[in-house]
Amino acid sequence: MPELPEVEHVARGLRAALSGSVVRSVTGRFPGVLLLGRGVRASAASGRRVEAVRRRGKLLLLDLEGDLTLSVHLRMTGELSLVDPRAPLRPHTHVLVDFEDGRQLRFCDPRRFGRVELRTRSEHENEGFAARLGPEPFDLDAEGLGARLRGSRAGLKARLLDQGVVAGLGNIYVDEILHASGLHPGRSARSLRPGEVLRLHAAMIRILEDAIRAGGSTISDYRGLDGRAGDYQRRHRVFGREGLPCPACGTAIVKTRVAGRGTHHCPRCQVRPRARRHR
DNA sequence: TCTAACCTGATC
DNA sequence: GATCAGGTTAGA
Repeated sequence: MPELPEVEHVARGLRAALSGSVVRSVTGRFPGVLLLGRGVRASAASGRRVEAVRRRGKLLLLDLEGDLTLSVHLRMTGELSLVDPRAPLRPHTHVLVDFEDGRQLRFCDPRRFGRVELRTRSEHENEGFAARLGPEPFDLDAEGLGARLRGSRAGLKARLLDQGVVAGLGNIYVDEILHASGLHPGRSARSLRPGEVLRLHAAMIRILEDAIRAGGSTISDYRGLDGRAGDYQRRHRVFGREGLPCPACGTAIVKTRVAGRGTHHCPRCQVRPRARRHR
């Protein structure tokens, strides 16, 4: 479930709680959920201090001293909690990180799509998923966003969901951003006029910032480190609101399938322009 | 560029 | 029993 705002919220909680803590052990409890880099054993993390907690797109990164990075991708149903190790284990808890001070970080994920990876910093940054990520939304200006959207003939929503175009957007926030900017999810990404790109960029920044401030959106599974739900779902204007009135114009929100994903839009605020004839 | 697949659980 | 789900990717 979690997209940029939810991962950012978890990262801030971890940063406050774990900076300077020393790892005692990393334990995988189900094969394939904890992945190790070339020549890296789980025991390599033991005794290493947490130097930094970062977020990159939807990836959560714990930099450990001595050139190791522990990365967490929550995918759809992954969840982290920081608890007393004596607390009862919830079902589907697949990775444990014990700290010298006695606390335990737990990765729980019923669907097992999520991953925890322990790699050298350079392997993490230069290979695999992290290496293919596009820029952070907050590092892009409108012109940069427009240029990246033009890179293929894919539809606008598909392009925004592509983590190589811009990192961190997912199904919820793309629907919300497109509604706020009055753009139809299925129109061609390369057809945007400069004014439309400006609106899109402004909506992206504003909505992500507001959602971070609200602690993210909880649809069903997402919880912060402390187990608390997010609050931004109460401010969704289209996502999960099929058949309900558009807050801007009152027209019923429509749900369709775009880019293979359930997609919500307002048929009045987000009109697909007639394709312009190419000359 | 699209679909199916990876998984479990919730809901219809 | 069938369908759907906040993500990503290997294949057609």
